[in-house]
Amino acid sequence: MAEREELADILRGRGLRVTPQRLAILKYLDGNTDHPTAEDVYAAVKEQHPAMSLNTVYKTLEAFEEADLVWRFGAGQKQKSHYDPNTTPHPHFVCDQCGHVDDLPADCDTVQREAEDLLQTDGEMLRVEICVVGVCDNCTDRA
Amino acid sequence: MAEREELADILRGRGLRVTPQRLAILKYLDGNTDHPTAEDVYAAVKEQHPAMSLNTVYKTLEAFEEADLVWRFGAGQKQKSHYDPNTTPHPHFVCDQCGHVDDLPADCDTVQREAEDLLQTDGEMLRVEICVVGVCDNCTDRA
DNA sequence: ATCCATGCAAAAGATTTGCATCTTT
DNA sequence: AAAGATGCAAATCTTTTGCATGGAT
Repeated sequence: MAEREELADILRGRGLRVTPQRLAILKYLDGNTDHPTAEDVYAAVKEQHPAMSLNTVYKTLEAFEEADLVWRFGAGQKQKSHYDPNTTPHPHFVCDQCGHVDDLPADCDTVQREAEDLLQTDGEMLRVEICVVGVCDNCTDRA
Repeated sequence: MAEREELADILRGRGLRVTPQRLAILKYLDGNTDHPTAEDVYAAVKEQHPAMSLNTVYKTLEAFEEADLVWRFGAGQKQKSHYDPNTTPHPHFVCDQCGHVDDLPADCDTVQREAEDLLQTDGEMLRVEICVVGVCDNCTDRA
């Protein structure tokens, strides 16, 4: 759990201005493994910052994404974006029914390397998103 | 390129009713490697079937998806769904700038197996979506 | 003082839903 | 005849844009 001043330094280090809103969003995201949507972030952060607007959350997450502080990804075929402060390559498990996202403790190096090899002729690689779609235990039990 | 009667048989075989609209959409999708969006399908099919509605395209694609005739996936962070009649596990390359989707001739077996192993405790696996995000040659040249 | 972030409202884009009417089976 | 598909319109949901104000550098 980073201190307020540490969080501010993270922002400064990426060339981002420091504002209370950004600090609050970064604090919520720091170490978070819930893969929240923009709406999730909004709901969580609004408790401390009632004046926060959803739009600011979107703008801030966009800035964070460009600064590589978070990764944005679409989970399954659902049309919501999720945000992940863990920018180390790792696969996700997405439940097809409830949309819940989990990290998978898998080794991505093989795929990562394979993809790099393949792309020598196909363009420049930015990242590999691996999304294992299935049905989570909760939803299996409920069926 | 399958004949009209073959296409009808494919539909019947999956328990789907045969209609001119479904035949047209299936025909367009058959062997298609363009990863079209619903809008793309609509535009293409409308030439022969001017009365076709976008809604029917959505409904039909949904039915096809449930019948495992196509896979639906979100490309990158764009909020559009793409449809792929190739339901054999294979990775996609998505251009971060223009959104263009290509198939990658990669071997997915390793990831596939890895994912299966991992999920023994985490739920039931349906499919693995591998999406290599990057910048395609076109967009690289343009920069 | 300048540049950028914020908040509000409206807009845009993709997909879904409700419903009446036709088609398949 | 019954069940399901189609087309149209309206609704929904997520995300983006425009613009005036306020805050950070």
